[in-house]
Amino acid sequence: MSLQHALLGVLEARPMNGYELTRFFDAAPRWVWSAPQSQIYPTLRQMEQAGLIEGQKEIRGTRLKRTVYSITEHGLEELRTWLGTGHTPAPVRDSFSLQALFFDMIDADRAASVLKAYIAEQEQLITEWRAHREALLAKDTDLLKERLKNRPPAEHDRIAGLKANVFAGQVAVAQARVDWARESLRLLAEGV
Amino acid sequence: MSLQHALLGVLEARPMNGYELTRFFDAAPRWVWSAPQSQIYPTLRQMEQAGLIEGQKEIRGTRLKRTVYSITEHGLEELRTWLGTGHTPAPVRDSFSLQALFFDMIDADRAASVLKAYIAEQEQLITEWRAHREALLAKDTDLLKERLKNRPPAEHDRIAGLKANVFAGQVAVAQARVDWARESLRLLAEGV
DNA sequence: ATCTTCATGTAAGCAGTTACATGATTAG
DNA sequence: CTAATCATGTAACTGCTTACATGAAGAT
Repeated sequence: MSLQHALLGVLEARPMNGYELTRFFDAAPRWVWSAPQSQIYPTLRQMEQAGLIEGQKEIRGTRLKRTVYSITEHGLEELRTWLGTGHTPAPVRDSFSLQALFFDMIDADRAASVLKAYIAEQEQLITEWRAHREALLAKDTDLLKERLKNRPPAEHDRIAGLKANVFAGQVAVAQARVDWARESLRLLAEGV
Repeated sequence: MSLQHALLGVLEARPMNGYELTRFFDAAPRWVWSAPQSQIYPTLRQMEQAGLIEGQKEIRGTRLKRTVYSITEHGLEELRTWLGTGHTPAPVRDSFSLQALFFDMIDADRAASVLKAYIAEQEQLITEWRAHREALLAKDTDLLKERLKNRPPAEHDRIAGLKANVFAGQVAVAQARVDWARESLRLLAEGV
């Protein structure tokens, strides 16, 4: 269900076609939700059928060039309802922690190299999210600029602050993971 | 793929039947991986076909009573290989952060109530994981006791320490989420 | 000319969810 | 005698992954 709400949230900023949305959800500087191209196009058609979004077909000559989707009143309503509802938590399914749970079964140095790769990966995420947070605070992202056009200027700081705060949270969680992984490296080393 | 490795990791401690495994993966005091009953039985049969585990059928009279699965040499090998390998990180897909990203679209008090529910939920997890960590440190969980029977006593402290540490990590991450959520509540309130 | 970017699609398959179904054994 | 626990199964469906496929437009 969440991909639909993610798409609604993005389209609330401005209308986009499938290609733009694909780049956004597939992008290397990671967001909070990702989705492959093959999932986005069918989902957009589903959402149009459900009346959540509306597709504007652009024709060039005789051929379809692209379909630009915009959020409908119904879509906005659905998004706001979803945002205001507490949802049942996703079941715990943490494949890295699962791996770490059985590190006692392998050599300490092999476990250490897995942990180091994990640290590198989390630090990469931290870098990307931190940059995104800064950009949001400076109101310097494409999407936020578009979004603020439909909002009273008095609220701009608050909106940017709230969104930046989400990425501060992502950074904090990833940092907790890195700290834990470093502590684990120490534990593994002393046990040898 | 991870469910199979989770099952292998559990069965390495001692042989179990589908029902026991179901209770373990479905259990309220949450672990690091969960799975419903309907997924466990077919997966066990798949794994037996692949030679990762071996089912011992217990017959009572003419009827099948239960099938107790134990890990095979091949299963142990597969588990160790998986444990020693760095796996490509799962795509970022955080439905709560997605929700929080658009809190500016709804009333601050509705957003606050969603955050409060999130805090309660994370604190519940913290309680469960903290208890599990303590139990592991005290070598006082059913599974750990079984597992240690096949390990040299000199390593018992180290093994328990490593496993407990994983749950310390879960707690730390959940705590980071709670701290972030509390900070967000403050941000929402001051913006009004 | 050829390579990249723009733009959209399909199809097979796996993992996980929800729900239904059956029957034996054990405890109160 | 009845309810809870033990024990195993299936079937439909949704969400996501991997991979293949096509073609126009713009850049070098």
